Amino acid sequence: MANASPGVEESSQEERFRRIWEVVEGIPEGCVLNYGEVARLAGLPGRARLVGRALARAPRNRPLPWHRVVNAQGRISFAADSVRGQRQRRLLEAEGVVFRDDVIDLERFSPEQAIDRLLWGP
DNA sequence: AAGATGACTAACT
DNA sequence: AAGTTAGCCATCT
Repeated sequence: MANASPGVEESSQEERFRRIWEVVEGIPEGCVLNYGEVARLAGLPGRARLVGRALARAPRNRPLPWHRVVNAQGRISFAADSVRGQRQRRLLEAEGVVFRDDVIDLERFSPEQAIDRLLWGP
């Protein structure tokens, strides 16, 4: 058969992108995740850059909450004065995400915390 | 075709 | 606190 390395499941790039998109789709409204975390949840630890790439290449017809992905410092990875940066911030603030000096409290706005709120109340 | 680039990050100065 | 380095690796020049 064609597989040169039996037993080793080598995921295609399309597969990796698809897994990344699925994770991003699962980020609840009002929450954020950083690139590295999305990568880990997609089974791709250490490949944060791939997440940015996957988002940039997401199909037009697949609406993704791309704005809910920020960097590990809790900052938007676009320049604050750029069109994209401002759009991302506006989208996040519209769902209740709070910035303090351009920084989001990743702990506070994590999906994990959202679950806790559902279980235990605010 | 080799080198630069980047929606990244953790670990170092 | 802020800048550098090494790892990441598909894409773009």
